[in-house]
Amino acid sequence: MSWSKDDRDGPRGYHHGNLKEALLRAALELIAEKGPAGFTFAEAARWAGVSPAAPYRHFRDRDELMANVALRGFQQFEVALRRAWDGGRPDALTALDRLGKAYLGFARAEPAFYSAMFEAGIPMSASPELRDAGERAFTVLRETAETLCAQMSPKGRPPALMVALHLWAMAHGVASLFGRGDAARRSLPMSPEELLEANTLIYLRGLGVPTMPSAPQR
Amino acid sequence: MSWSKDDRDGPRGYHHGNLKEALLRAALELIAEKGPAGFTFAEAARWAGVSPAAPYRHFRDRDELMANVALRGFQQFEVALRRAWDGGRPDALTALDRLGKAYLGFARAEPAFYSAMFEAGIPMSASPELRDAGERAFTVLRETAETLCAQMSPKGRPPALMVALHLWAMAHGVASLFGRGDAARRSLPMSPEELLEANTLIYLRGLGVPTMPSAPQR
DNA sequence: TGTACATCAGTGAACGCGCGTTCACTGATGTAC
DNA sequence: TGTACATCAGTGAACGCGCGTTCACTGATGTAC
Repeated sequence: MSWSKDDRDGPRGYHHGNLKEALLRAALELIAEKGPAGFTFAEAARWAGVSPAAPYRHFRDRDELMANVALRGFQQFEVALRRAWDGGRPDALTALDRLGKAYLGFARAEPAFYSAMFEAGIPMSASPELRDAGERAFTVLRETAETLCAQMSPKGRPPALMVALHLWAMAHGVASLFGRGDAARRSLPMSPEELLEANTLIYLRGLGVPTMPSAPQR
Repeated sequence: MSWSKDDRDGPRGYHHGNLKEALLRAALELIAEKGPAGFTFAEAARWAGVSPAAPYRHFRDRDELMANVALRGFQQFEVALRRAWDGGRPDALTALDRLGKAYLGFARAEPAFYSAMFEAGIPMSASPELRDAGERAFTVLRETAETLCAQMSPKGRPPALMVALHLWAMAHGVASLFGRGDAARRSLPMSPEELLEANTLIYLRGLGVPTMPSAPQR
């Protein structure tokens, strides 16, 4: 991770120096442009300024490249979610709102990562690293759910795992139906962020989590 | 719609007789097998037992075929949802549960339709018929939401449109993360149906819709 | 410090393949009279 | 009822293209001594 030279200064000399990274970046670029299907091994090589045979030094095939993109995606996703959640500070509700916005923000800002992670049909079993990275990202949601559940009265408290899955499904549902940058995005009378926030709040109220942290309103 | 001969008895004679339908069915088959990207115009022709030039008599290109698949999908989707909802009989909650199961059932039984409708990147603006069919399917959710909202106390009643979008996002989220038949499906400690049912019930409780129709439990 | 050598990363030419698309054509169907 | 003709749906051969993959190769890098 200590590349003294700028990754960007192209293939100087015979050896590229950082072709693997360049190919991953090329894939991201191409996926973002034309969807997860619209990118080829040869095109990635061309984009990186390298012969079509060169990628085989780093990836067995297209799928392995794709799985690597997904892996990176989950790693960045985890960082983004964890930063947004920030240990639930200053309170769980505020942090949860940030988390939701971070989720949608990631899907919108990194459509290539998002589709490689969730839509390209790459099985999580493709590699242990991939599975692990996926688990780690989900762990943020799980911790969130645990914090929320801890605020509920012990009787009738639902399993935190289920709550985490619900949060995930709601966020993914909104992101994938309305939060994408591509042409297939549905139009909405409100922003995806507002829609998800409302959905989450109503859900929390249903759980019995207090949703009015400061001003007593009733 | 009155084909006296069986659609299945292949291309007899020079004229196929029902090539358009056969191509749509071929597309469905191939999409279900290899994902929305993994099907080609030529392959559909081959599957239908016809020369590679024949499809051009019926579809301008691959995208037009795909949009047609999505159109059929929305039409069948609407029928399935409407039948499940059944006017909210015998009560809204029972009907809503049926609706959720029908949603997941459709996504699982018709992965090809589902991905053409929601994941193939076909813009709803591709044709007025497509947009219309999509609207009609969503209308079922909207009517459902209106029925539910009517059961709430008038003060603080949320817009039915928003509730409909929430129901959609939850169902789509669960379906697309956990309810698919392909290799990328995530494993779960419960069935997608149970997960969605719980999610919906908690959400309704948050809305203030009474979720205990028969036995008084409090 | 210099030299020999092993290893590695990328070359470039070549291949077979299937795709999308076109074209002039032809067999079948329907209709006017 | 029969005939001529227009229309339609599918043919099959051809094309150029880009892809995935292989191969013997070569230039660069690192290391042993």
